[in-house]
Amino acid sequence: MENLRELFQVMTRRFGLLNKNCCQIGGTEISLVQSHILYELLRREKPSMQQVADTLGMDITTFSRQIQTLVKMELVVKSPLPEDRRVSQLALTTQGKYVAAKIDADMNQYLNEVFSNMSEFEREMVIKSVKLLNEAMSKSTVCCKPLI
Amino acid sequence: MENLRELFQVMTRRFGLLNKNCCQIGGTEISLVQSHILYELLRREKPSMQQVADTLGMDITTFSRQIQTLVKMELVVKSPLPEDRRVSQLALTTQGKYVAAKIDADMNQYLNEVFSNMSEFEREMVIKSVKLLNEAMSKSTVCCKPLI
DNA sequence: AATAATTACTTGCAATTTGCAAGTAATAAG
DNA sequence: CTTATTACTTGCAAATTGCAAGTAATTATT
Repeated sequence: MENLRELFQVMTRRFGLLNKNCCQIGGTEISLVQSHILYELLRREKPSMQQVADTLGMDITTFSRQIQTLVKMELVVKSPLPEDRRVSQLALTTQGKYVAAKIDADMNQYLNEVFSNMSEFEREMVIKSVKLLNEAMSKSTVCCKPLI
Repeated sequence: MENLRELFQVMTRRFGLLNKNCCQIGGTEISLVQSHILYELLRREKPSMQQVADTLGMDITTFSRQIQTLVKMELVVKSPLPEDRRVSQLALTTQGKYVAAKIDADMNQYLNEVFSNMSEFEREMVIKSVKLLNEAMSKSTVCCKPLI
């Protein structure tokens, strides 16, 4: 049997580095954690704090403080949900949307560069595989439960 | 064109969670960073600090302190290289080897569980794809340069 | 051979990040 | 109307980070 861990350890380490580099947009410096939050907010319609924190597998207190920072940076706005004012709805500001989209574009560019080292056939296979992997992980009982 | 980032963002997030869970062996609690260090030391013959730090893309000062912690935990030993005493050779203690091997085994078990949700054919394809991905990333100019 | 430069690492901060425990305020349940 | 419960926020205290500035060993230069 293959050493699966070996393969994945190296892969995730590389993606970690990729993410590390990706996150300085103009004047604003975005941490890895913040980029994950922005990523979620770009894709969702006014989610609550708890929802996003759960999706990202983050402690709610850590998340709360990260959101405070993003609000100060004027990338995110919080507004109380009218029908339940305990809940804060999260949304990106115009600036926030811009930053999130920019990170997205940068990451896609990096990934395309990576994929340019493959044949069309290989590219298709890898993409299909990552999808499969995501599905398999979402079914797994040992990990990744809070995710999507 | 696919949104590559979407695929990989979710995948890496999941692996992050996987790694988070994996690292408590008996009494000893191992952080994610420490598990990456142990992983490298298990595979290498007496590397220097700088070598491992570079491989992991870590700042040498951060690395130095992490090693100090691992030495205190009696998982790692440092010994000066005879022909150049500025250099510290790193090695796992017996306990360190045990812990590193245990994490390896746990991670492999988790991964096997994930893979059990796939057909034999899919499994082969995914493994081949991850290998391809690793190769492609190692050729990329934008990321992952210090690695392996 | 004496001095300077370089290398391999170590410490001193100071900023950031983390999570648990303990709060507050709003809503739901009894 | 009192008592949960929920959704979040703050108070620590510990851990992690990286830059700047060290030390000590080796190499290069004069």
